[in-house]
Amino acid sequence: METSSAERVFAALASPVRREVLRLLRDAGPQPVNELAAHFAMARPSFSEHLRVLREAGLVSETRAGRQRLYRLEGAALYEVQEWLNPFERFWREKLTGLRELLDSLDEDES
Amino acid sequence: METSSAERVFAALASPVRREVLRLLRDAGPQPVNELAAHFAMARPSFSEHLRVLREAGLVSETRAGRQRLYRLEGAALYEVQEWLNPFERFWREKLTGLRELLDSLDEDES
DNA sequence: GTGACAGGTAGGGAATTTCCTACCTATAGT
DNA sequence: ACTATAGGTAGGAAATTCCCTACCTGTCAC
Repeated sequence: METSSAERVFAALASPVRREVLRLLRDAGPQPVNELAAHFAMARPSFSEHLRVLREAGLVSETRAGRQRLYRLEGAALYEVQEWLNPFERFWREKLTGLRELLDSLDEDES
Repeated sequence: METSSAERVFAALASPVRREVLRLLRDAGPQPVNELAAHFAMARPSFSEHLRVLREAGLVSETRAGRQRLYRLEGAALYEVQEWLNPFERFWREKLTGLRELLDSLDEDES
């Protein structure tokens, strides 16, 4: 189903190639495979495999248009990462603002 | 070339075991290896390996205390994930309000 | 139809991951 | 010093990943 398990999403994001594909789709919008693949020095079948992983994670979707297939970024799957990350937020906030501000925020801004 | 920091972080997060370790450290605070390992049905050396991956990604740090080693969550590394994720935020916002925006744009097209 | 193009699938090999058992190191308590 | 405990390292098997070449499918143009 399209209920992309967080498991597959995190596994998909482990590859720099696949993260770069997501960035390209984010910055340049939906594109056919050819255009995406031009940025990578690997054989097309290898690239196809990366697209499959991204698709099965729900991170991208494909739309057939003639003999091209447009790939587009699907934000919902990335939102799962954001949701996983949210409960950790206070830990980098501690790091970035230091212990004193942490103690302050615990007094007034605990959420 | 040495593996970049974000690269190791994403690779570390690909394992459900390692994500669970981070959750445990987040919810129960710094703990010795024994206490963490109790939650996983695997041999200790295997678990040690997971800790090594987390350590090399900068996601946890260890403090020696007697013959125990306290592992603690390091938020700074997770912040790298948040920074990577931030530019994608508008894509899941679009998704969450997608239906309304779709209907709105259809109205504009037909007017 | 034939040919060219877009992009996928099949199968395989090298590298990596993940788990294991066996062994080593360091510290605490006696 | 001796023993038990905490936790790591060494080395290896099985599974997975990532890339390759070769081939197949579907669409467009002629």
